Amino acid sequence: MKKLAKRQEEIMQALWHLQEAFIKDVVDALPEPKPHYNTVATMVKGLEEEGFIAHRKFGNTYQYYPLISRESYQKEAVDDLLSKYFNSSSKNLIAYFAKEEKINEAELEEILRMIQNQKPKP
Amino acid sequence: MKKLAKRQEEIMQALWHLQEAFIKDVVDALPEPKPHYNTVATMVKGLEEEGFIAHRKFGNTYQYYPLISRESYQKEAVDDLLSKYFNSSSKNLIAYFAKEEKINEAELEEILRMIQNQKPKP
DNA sequence: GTTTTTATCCTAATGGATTAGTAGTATACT
DNA sequence: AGTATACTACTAATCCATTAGGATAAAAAC
Repeated sequence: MKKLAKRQEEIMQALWHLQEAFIKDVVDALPEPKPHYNTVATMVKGLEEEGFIAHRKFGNTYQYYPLISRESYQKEAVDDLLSKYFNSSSKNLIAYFAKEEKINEAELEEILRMIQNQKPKP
Repeated sequence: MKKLAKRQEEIMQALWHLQEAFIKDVVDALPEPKPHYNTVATMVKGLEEEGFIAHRKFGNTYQYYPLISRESYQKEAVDDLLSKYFNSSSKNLIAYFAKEEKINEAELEEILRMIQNQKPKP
């Protein structure tokens, strides 16, 4: 999957959140300073050409919706980070969290319990 | 800290790995297809202007070295990912690993033990 | 000491993302 | 109907990263 450019990703985030939206809604969802309506329209059309989104016609206006899920793009982003900075090892990243104290014992135990609960499904 | 562009990051990765390097070494360290020597020289100079690296003079040639550490940039990258896709919560990311089975019980327990060992330091 | 090699410096060309203007068309309003 | 409004289509301008050429100078090779 092609990597999204910065502004493109911003627009996709808006669309993932809104699920479906007219250009106007996307503009509203973007942070200040909001780009021009036509700027967004151009980028949205580009995203459609690249296969990230599609549209439905409502009268004379288009409603856009994502074709690729936030989750699948999220996966790309995680894999990219892991490969660049953690030797492609999720364990290394978690160890980093531990070292930086971004996670504590209680939280880890909680997740451990989560794994143990989802395991028995034969 | 300003975010590195794609090629810039590639060059920084090479420099972090080499610790210090002449342009030639950087070119060698880059994956095929290697960019032109002068291309790399231009980018390296740009990185220097932006404060990411500096150089020492060796006779008539420059040896470059990183000013910002891999670790500090790594931190930015992690924070960026967390804020975009995990609601700025490291716990959410770890839970994602668990769900995607990118981490298992044994590994988590190992890290848990790591935390427990580093804790007692009064 | 002349030629060849290896550097840097400066600068222009390319390419892609982003921005936004103008034009055209359909609907809404009065 | 006639004017205002809201949207898409098309396209030009800008910005920034990237690429690499040509000029020049120092050092190495012969």
